[in-house]
Amino acid sequence: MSVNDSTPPERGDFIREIVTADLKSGKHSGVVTRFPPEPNGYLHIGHAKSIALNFGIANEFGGRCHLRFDDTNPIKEEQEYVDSIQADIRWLGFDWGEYLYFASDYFDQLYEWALDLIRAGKAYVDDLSADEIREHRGTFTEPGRDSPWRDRPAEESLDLFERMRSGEFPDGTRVLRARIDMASPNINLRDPVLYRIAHVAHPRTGDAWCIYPMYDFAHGQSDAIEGVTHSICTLEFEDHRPLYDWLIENLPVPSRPRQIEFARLNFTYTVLSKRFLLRLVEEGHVRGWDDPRMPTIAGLRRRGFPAEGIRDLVDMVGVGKANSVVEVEMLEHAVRGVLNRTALRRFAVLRPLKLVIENFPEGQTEEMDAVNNPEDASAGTRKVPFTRELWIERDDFMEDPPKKFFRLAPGREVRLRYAYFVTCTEVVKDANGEIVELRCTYDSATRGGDSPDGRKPKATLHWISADHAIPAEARLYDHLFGRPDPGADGDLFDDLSPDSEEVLSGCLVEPTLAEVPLGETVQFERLGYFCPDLDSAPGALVFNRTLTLRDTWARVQAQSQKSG
RNA sequence: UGCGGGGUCGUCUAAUGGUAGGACGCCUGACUCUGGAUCAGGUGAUCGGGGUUCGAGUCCCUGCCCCGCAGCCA
Repeated sequence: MSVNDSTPPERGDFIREIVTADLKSGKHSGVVTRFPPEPNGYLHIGHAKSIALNFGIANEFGGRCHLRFDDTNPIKEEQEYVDSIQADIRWLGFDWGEYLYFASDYFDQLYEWALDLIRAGKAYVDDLSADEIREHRGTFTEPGRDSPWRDRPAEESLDLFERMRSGEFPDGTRVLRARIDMASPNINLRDPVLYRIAHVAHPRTGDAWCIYPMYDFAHGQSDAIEGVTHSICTLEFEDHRPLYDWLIENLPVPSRPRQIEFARLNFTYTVLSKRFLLRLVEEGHVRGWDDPRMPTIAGLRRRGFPAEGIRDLVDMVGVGKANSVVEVEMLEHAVRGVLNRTALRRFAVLRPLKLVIENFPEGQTEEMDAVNNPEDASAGTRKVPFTRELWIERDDFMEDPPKKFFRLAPGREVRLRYAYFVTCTEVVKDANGEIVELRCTYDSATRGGDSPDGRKPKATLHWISADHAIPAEARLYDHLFGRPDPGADGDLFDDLSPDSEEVLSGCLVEPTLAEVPLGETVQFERLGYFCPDLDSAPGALVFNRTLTLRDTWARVQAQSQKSG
């Protein structure tokens, strides 16, 4: 495991307490966990919690964590997902080493065990249709009824099951069911289906099988085969635990794993549902599984979120059994924490406004020293060219500023970061009254950004030399949904935010920004964190906004708008 | 309605019968060549009702609310 080689915690969440107790009591001499994704979609931030938990626990206790694909339903599963899942886990910083498995690796063994169950009178082939089985299952308040085929001789079931396997029957005509208790208050124990017929090629086993085990018949046995000690899953499987245990007890499995359930991770302004995410992709609401607005690991990566921030978030929210919705701000806080420490600072102007320094010599270029990362001296400095004509941010000027606006305004002096103090002397407008240019003067005594007389402007602005600016596109991202609880009173699609992506062309960035490698996130000073997008190319730069900086001014504005 | 879970600041979480703590958010202030970062302070919670106990978020009884389960999905 590559992340955090640490010692077992004194006291952790309830799962780590169980593991600690099992080790102390001698029930287990080592820890084996597993992360068991179904390859029917991309991994999302919710999976990150399970991944960090399983790999984290194995790591802390000196055990191992298997990656096992739960590929028992070829109708929904694809190789593309097998590949993306592995890439995403690695990117998150975890490593399963040699322990890569597939539930389909165990199809032969599972089939043998099914035969054992039939011989022991604990399973039978049922000829009922899916509808009939549903009818016989009963309801929450009424017990189920036995299938007429429940008591057929084991030899007959054996024969039928073998013929199911050999492809003799069409899909849906027969199933193998466990014989447990049709009157059980736990519906999962009312003779659950163990095998179904599906004449579908499997991504790994091809045409070898036309019957496939259900989740319940595959999962626990796979755990047992691999020697998994603690099988950690989410709350909705709590009802399945009695069945999990029943199968372990009634089959000659080589070990006895224990299932432990925890509450999955959810966020405000977010939906983590594979089938919904699939629809977003298929219906073209987003740019793909890795759209920067998607809560998928691939999306967060493309958005510029560092893996470390995601791991930090998981540590922050903890592990429990109470359903919870974490405010997405906590994720953003974790990400900003990492980025603030690591991201290089750069200048970029998203909405340019021309600024001309009338008393600065034409044709002259000065090289200004700019700090790459004030949080990390080892990141060094760089030179940024300064000339008579500059671009500044439109938002940094107001002709008629309100009281709390500290930036540039007519007659006001501000600092151009790492350069000079400038004072606005004139506002140039076009025929429509639109501001097209600012005329300024500069104080040559303030070179580098400090005044010998101790003057302190209230604002410091970023800027780009017009002679050196490089054009770029910026894609500004915001929450995919316009409300914290999408779908709470209606269709999820109605809550999709029209402002989740804003594309800005005509942005101008400093020369060094032409060379940011894919996968690196930098800070555009005073604006936010940005990273080059997949679509970026030399001469056609595209940057994704990862997150804005915390913006006190925006808050002040919002407040005055509300009160005023 | 049967079964299985769960209810602690706005949100997430800790306290394992002994001062209800932390994180995020929010609000103040300090500092600042990013209205960033950082630092300091503040706001703010045990679902209700009974009981046991010197002492209850924790144990007991009772009520209420929330989530999951009736796929040949996982």
